Amino acid sequence: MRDVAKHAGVSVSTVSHVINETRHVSTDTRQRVLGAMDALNYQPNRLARSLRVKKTQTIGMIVPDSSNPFFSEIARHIEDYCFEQGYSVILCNSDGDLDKELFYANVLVEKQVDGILFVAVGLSEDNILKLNAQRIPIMLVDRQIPNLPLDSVLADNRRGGWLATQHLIEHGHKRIGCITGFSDLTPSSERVIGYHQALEEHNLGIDETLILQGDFHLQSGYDRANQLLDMNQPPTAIFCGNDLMAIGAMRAAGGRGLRIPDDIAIVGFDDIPIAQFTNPPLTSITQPLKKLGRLSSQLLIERIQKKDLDVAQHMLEVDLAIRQSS
Amino acid sequence: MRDVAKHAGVSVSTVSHVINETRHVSTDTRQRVLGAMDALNYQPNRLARSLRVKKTQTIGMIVPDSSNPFFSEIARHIEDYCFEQGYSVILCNSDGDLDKELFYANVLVEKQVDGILFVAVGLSEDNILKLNAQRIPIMLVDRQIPNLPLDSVLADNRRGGWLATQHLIEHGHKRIGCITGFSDLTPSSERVIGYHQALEEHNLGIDETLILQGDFHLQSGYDRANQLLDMNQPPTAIFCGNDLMAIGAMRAAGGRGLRIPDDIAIVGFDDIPIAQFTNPPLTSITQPLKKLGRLSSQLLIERIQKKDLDVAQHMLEVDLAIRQSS
DNA sequence: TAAGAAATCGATTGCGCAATCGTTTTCTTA
DNA sequence: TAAGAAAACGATTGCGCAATCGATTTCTTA
Repeated sequence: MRDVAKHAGVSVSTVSHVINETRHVSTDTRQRVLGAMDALNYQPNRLARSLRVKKTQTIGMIVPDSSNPFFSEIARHIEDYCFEQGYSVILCNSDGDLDKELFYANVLVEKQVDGILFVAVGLSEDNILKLNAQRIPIMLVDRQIPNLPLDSVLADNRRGGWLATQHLIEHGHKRIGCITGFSDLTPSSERVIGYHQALEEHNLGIDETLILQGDFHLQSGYDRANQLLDMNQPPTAIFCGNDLMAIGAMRAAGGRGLRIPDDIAIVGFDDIPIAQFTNPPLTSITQPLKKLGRLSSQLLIERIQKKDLDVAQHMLEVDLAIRQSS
Repeated sequence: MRDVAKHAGVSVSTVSHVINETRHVSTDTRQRVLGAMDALNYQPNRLARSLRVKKTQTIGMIVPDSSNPFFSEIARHIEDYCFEQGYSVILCNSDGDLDKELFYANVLVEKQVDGILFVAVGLSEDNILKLNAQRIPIMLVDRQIPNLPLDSVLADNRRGGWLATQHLIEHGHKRIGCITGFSDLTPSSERVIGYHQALEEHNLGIDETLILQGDFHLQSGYDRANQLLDMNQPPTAIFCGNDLMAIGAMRAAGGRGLRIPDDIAIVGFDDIPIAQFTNPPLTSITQPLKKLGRLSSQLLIERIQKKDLDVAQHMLEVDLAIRQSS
């Protein structure tokens, strides 16, 4: 910058003002400065700028696994919105590991990010509150912490579980298996609660042996479905905690020569893009992934820019996308 | 840091040395400093540190679309390795848009990232060389620029195309459709070249009407496959430029009541995780995605740390994973 | 015990920039 | 044409830190 100033015969101040358009500069000098910048191939150092203005135009995003289509879809929309707003995003994968989540959060804070998006993290309330106390804007995505003064955006998972199960019941299914995700994650447990509710409303007893825990990955859907189908009295339908496990389950059925939905109906959750293209196409619960990603980053950025905003918890509606797997 | 120093009754220098373990400090003072850091809840400011040491421990990663399983898988492995090495990664989605790629590259440079990973970017040689001239370490992933002094890691796409086509020929197919990706991307065009070569080696003429261009997404696989199957003399097998399009193609076949592989054989490319769980499981060309991600980030970080390294282009082997779709 | 060696610590500078508090020049208008 | 208003620019400081150069204190050992 000093070089540019010298080359243009002005002060550093003026160069700064030309760059940031922060006060009027005569056309003549501005041209000279711009010319010097060009001639010297000057690249502003945003690091120094950030140190000075205490803003990095960077946000951190912690997700369990960015290679999981559900998260990668959300992450994509988040990145999109941030780009539009002039923010960069630092990607952090936690694998659901609490230590890793905490470690990442600290790195982000030390790197002076302007805000952090926690997507489905399991961090304890204590830790989250500690972070919040650092006065760094925080946004919880797909995670619920009741009665806490924190912004959050999540989908109505309970209703999703209910919708899926209700749908299967309406089609005459009475023994409905359920492959859950990790029970300590609210979205996952909420889906199971919805499943319970629907069964109870129809006076169908809950058979605990029909509820198996998976890990949201393809393989576990495959394995758990095989377990269910190996039972003496196998279920006639399976509600899976997410689409990935549902796809695994469909393969398990396919591998046994079972026909979907005639022999076994399958319903997923998330409605990831691929759900429309499985054989047969997968009935699933549509989460507004785009809205989830965009709204959360939008709210975070708003909070960054205007500090005095009311805390709000946003619950997004889910929907049942009926396809041929049920 | 000044506060910590004051609280511990030492100089800022000593605090710095305690933090970075950059020179010996007596156990007593170290304890006092650590105590002060704890008492004051001190968080080092990595921004200031970076400004001083001219290293940000951050790398930029530009990918076309991080919600595409192929890229998200690579990106995940990149992030993993970088985490292990103490680097953060800034995620950039270019959508294959050259302007966006260039814009992102500039932002990354201004943010003083220590290096940039270009995953399948289409940036002109000029632009890439210009960036390289800025003395910022660059790594090309899944992109080839022959005769240029740049590090790169990519898979043997041509051989992959050959393997897939050869496999279909061996199974007696003579009319083999091909759904390509964008022809201006080397990985895509190389795959088609492999397809050509295999056909020629077996003296099977090349019917240009059997070669359709897609865009690497599910929908285009579905659409192009339907086009092929609508032909008077439809192909008996389809080689798809990537798994996503292959899954779209499988759905197109399924939608018509065609049986895979009896009525139509399908082969994909990439071997994304889901390929093992389609119905039937998808034959595909395995790219060493993990190796691709890890090796590229490893090499980049090595280049960052030791500047005098020979430039190298790494070509990774691909493999044919035979499953039931062919 | 003296004097050099080793251990331990501090004052200060500058990384590249934005912004505060100025100064100087040019324009108005009576 | 003088004097105030407005326009245009500059010197300097400090953001938080690492690192250089240096000072002081505490061992050693003959």
